[in-house]
Formats: sequence, C-alpha cells, structure tokens
Amino acid sequence: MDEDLSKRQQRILEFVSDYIEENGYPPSIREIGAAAGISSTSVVSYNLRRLEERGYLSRDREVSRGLKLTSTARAQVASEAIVRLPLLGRIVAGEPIPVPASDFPLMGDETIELTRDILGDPQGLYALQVEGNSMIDALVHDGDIVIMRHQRRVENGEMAAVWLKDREEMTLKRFYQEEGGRVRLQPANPTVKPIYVDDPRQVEVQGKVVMVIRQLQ
Amino acid sequence: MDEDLSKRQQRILEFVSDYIEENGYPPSIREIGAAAGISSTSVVSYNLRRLEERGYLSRDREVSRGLKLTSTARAQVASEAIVRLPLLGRIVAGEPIPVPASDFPLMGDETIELTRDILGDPQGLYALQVEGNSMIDALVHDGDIVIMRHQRRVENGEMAAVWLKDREEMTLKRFYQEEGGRVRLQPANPTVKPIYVDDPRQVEVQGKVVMVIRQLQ
DNA sequence: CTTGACATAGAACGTCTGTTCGTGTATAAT
DNA sequence: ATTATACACGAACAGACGTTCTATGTCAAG
Repeated sequence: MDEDLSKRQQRILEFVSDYIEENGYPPSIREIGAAAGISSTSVVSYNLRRLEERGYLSRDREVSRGLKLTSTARAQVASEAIVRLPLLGRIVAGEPIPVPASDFPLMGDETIELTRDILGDPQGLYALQVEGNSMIDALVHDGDIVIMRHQRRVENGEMAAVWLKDREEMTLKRFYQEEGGRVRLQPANPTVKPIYVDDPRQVEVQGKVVMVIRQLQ
Repeated sequence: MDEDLSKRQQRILEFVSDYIEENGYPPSIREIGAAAGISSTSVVSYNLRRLEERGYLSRDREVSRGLKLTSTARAQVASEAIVRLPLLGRIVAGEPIPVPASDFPLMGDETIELTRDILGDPQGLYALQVEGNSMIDALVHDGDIVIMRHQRRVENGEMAAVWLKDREEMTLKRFYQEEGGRVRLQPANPTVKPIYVDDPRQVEVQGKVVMVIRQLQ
C-alpha cells in the first residue's frame, strides 16, 4: 500500500494479528480500543473502516468479532516486525572494527535481517562477523554475528568492543572503569583472567555488544 | 479419541471447521445451532462442552465466538473426510477383473486414499489399476486408477466393466440393453464404433465405473 | 421400579457488541 | 474566512450473545 498507516492503525493491525494467533478468534471493538488506547468504540470503528478501505482487513457488518485480516495486512505486520541491519564487515583480532559513518545507509551492500521482537529499538545498530578464534574468551566463535550499537562509552559490566592501542588488539569484554582510573576487561568465560590496563588512554571503546548470533547450519 | 462422537457432534465440528476457514472467525452458538438443526442454545452449549471435555475444542467463557478448534479436532475432521479404498489389483484386456469377496476388508494389502468430497458414499467401492492400452477407447490410459462399485447390473448408459465371454476380453464401456435383447457396448471415445452382442448371455457386467483417476507425476 | 447418565428443549436474563448521532480539534487548501 | 479531510470523543441504542434455570425423554444398570 502506498499510503502509510497511522501509528494507531499500525498498532491495531499488530494487535489483531497477535490476538488471533493467541486466541483463535478476533478481538471485539472494545478489546481493540483497550489495546490501542482508544476510549471510544466509534473511533475504533472509524479506524477499522479506514483499514478496510485500504485492503488490510475485511469486516462483516453487525457481526460480533466479524473481522478478518487480509494477506496484505499479514505482509504489513510481518514487514514491520522485520529489521534489516547493515553487516559492515569483520571483527578480527588485530585491527579496530569498522564503525559506521555518521550517516551510514540502512541499505548497505550486505545486511542481516532480524526481528524487532528480539532487537527492540534498532536505532544505531549494525552487525559484524567474527573472523578467527581470538574472541573465544568472550564465548564468541569464528563466524558468529555480533550486533553492535555504536557508542564510545559503556556502563560498567556491559560488553564492549575494545581496541587496545599498545597491543594493537581488538577484544570483546565486559568493561569496568575501576576507582583510581584503572580499566578492567573481564572475559565472558569465567575461567579466563581479566586484562588490567593502568592507562585508560590505551583503551578505546568502539561499540557496545547487543547480541551474538550463531548460525549452526 | 477412543469414544466415537455422536453424529450431531461430528456435524458441529465439521461446520465450525468450515465456517472458520470461510469466514476467518468462529461461528456463534446460534449459528452452530442453525447448522446442526438444534433449536436451543443450551443444547448447543451442552454439545460444545462435551466436545471440549474430549479435547476437540477449547472455549473462553462468556466471550462471543470464543471457541477454538484443537489439532485433535482438525485431525478428526480430516480423518472423517478421507476414505481409504482397497486397490484390489489390475484391470487387463484378457481376463475378468478381480471382484471383492462378500466380506473383503477395508484394510487390504494395498489401498488408495481419496476424499469423501469427491466420492460420496464409499460403500462397496474399490479400486483397480489399468494395465495396457486396451482401454483407450474408454479414454482410460495405461496406469490409470479406476474406482468401481461392485454390482452385476447397471442402468442403460452407465459405464461398466464388462467381460465378453466368447472373446475372452475385458472392456470398459457404456452398457445399453436394447429392445429385442441385443446388448450395445458404447465406447467413451465417440469416434470408435460400438460393440453389438446378440446373445446377452455372452456379456457379464462385473461392476460399475464410478471414477477414473490419472496421476501425471 | 428406581436411579443416573446422556441428550433435548424453551424461556429468561444480564452482558456484550457494533452502529449511529452529535460534537470537537487540527491541518491544509482555496 | 471558509471548506474539506482526518481523527478524536462520549452517549445512547437495539440486537446479538452465552449462561442459567427448569422441564422432559430415553436408555442401561441395579
């Protein structure tokens, strides 16, 4: 459909779709209103009529729960649920990760599709693929996909992609800024000792790790 | 389910299944009653409760159209829709067809599954597979499946499997008993001449052809 | 004959349900 | 200033809806 839906109408479509999947029958006008934050049954009815005009659903007049999603609606709900992230490149041991330019496009040469369900807000996210076994102490395997959020600072305990300047080494570790200025980089693997860096200027946080995906087939 | 359903309950299940497929939402209690010939909403409700107890559907209390078929119900509806016929053997030119014994089992060595939708009442039906090109004038191809009803007499114009004794030949043709006793066997292919048999004792009707199925893959 | 399970039926009821009506605000175009 | 459109809201309404109650019948078992 060339016209965009209002946020309310998009919300209504998603709610109806989820409700039918969960309950086996459609919601009532009042249930839709409660879910979409609409207090008047006539406003729900108005929005349903607009969705029907645009081909997202069909209604049977004066029938309780008499609505049915069309394939257009299912496609719309599905497309809204999918997020495409740029796969910017590789993360290897001996060089800094590629970081996105300030205006990097969402449609890069290579992308990976995930769902909003597992990602939440996709703003500022991008993907990197691990090359080599250097991330093993982060429990990250060669070939894994790492979803990053581009940020230069992380909270204590969050996993970050950290560039160690003196070693010229990239690592994925939980970042801790200790009292007195020392940085502790804690591996995810609890049997591996942490890295301590006395001079925080030797440490560069390049992004926060949001997710790791391992495809096994 | 080890308990059989009553005919009313089976009818209700099929109606609900068809209704959901056609409308996208379940029927109301009153619609179920109308379809099943039940004039009282409490009887419909009683039967739905029995179906729910047996695991065929689930209901949400005091919700309009608040019922959902389980996979058990779908399997039940599907199994009721499927008919399994014995594939008794071959139909070839030079010998009579195998005819079922009076108590032949429904679960023979080999069977073919069809739907009640295209067969109607499956009582007394069985299948034969055509071998050779001798039935071409009946527009029946080598390898086709012929569904037969075992009967020794057919109405004029019905297609029958006919054994010609003097020729020792099996044929599928439209059977006509003409005045004066002569038998006319009319091919389905209108460009082929019929066979005339003066002595009806030379002709033996072995079954009526109900359906021809050609699988092309 | 009695009892219990199963099945049927109609009436009555409270709640759910979707539609209609009247009204209001915001925005864009004329 | 006026008009059209989109979107919002509450109230009222008639009818749909599922449940409850009461009554009845059939059948099998004891």
